[in-house]
Amino acid sequence: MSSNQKENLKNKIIEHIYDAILNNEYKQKDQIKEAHLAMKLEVSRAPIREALLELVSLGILEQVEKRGVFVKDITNKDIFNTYESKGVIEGFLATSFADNATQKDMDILDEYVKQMALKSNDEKTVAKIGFKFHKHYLKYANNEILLDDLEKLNKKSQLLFLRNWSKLYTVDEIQKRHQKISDVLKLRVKENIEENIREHYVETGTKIVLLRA
Amino acid sequence: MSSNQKENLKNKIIEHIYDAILNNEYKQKDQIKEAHLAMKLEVSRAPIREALLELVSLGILEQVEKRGVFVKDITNKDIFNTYESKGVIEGFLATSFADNATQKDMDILDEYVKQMALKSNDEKTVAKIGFKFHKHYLKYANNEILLDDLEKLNKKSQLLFLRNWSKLYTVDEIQKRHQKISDVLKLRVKENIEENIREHYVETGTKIVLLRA
DNA sequence: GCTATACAAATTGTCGACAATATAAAGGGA
DNA sequence: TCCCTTTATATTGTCGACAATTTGTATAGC
Repeated sequence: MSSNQKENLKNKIIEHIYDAILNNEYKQKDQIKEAHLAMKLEVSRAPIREALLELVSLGILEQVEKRGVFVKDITNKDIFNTYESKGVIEGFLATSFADNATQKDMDILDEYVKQMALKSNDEKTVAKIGFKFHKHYLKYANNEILLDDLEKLNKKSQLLFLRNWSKLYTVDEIQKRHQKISDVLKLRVKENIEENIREHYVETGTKIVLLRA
Repeated sequence: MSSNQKENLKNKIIEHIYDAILNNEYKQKDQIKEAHLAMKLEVSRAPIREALLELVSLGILEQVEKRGVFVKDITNKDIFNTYESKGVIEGFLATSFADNATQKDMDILDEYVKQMALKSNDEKTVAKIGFKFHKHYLKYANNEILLDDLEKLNKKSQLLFLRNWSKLYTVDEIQKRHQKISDVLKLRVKENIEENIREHYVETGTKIVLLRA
């Protein structure tokens, strides 16, 4: 994993903050103080500031002018909106699959769905397969802007997802959910594809919100 | 206009670069050199770097690690994708109007359409009314993430739009295009609203691409 | 004349320090 | 005791300088 980390401080710092949030070292609404972090990581404040700005633009942190950068307070609405957004963007991008997919593409998707059901899988493995699955039906997507937005949403939703992940779905449910997408992709009806993927994500967003209650 | 500019250097610098690109002082693929700009604006490189990073995240500039920041080379595909993205996101957000709009909301939209047709209007006035029109049917949109993405796309497309603007549509065409949206909004059928707004933007994107050829 | 290597110049990346501003603490009057 | 003002402290914003890296130029070898 550490191999593809780019050899500059900013990216290392971004990774550090990202992990720290995941590990609850920073809580919501906590201020991330530049000087403190700089001392801890033994770097100057310059690369810290750049890392913070990038995470602000990702929507993970929040900047208040002249006051500081804070860990974003994630509301239920945020969570729902994040998944709704993923559904809208990925739903649209996935329609390109209908025009371009080969039989082999279809087979690969089913193969992934099968792999998800293996009893020997642990959670992380299933997550990885799921990631590949989604990525595969986006292979013909031709809009880098939306692909980029989707990438940002993925990073963001990971922070939400990885916490509640194990409680969300059973292996069986996961498989069914993805089989459904695979099936609708095979029919190559764009409207249905888009609707289905939106539902797929809205369902997850709703469920995470309920889990928090 | 200069009143609501926030009183920090970063935002002023962002405005400056934005304008400079609009006025063709920077051409595509030009490198923006920090030291040079710092000298010209009589500030240090620190706020320059922050401004550049923000414009990179907006997709207006492009960063190459250890080499510099460049004015993004805008291809026809970029233009089309930008407008396609606007259509997808705004199209979805607009569907909330179907659920919540009052009769007065509908009237306001029609009023804007009427105003667009006034012979006394110059280009900028029509553009402003158009902006208000779109904003009004987004008033019930409830997804800040997508609204934020849309905002970024607007900033980006302005750079494309303002150049070719006068050649794009006649006043009559503009009015008809927006009347069509207003009409479909009145029917409150979400699928039609979404489809219509997507077409609205794809049409413009396609047209700008053709104008460049 | 062409390519490869070594050197010089320019540019970004990082640093530590100072300035401006906002938050917290202390003091003083009612 | 409470509220307002003043002072002190902490934090972000900005600066100029140095380090690391890349790009451009000149030179040597063939």
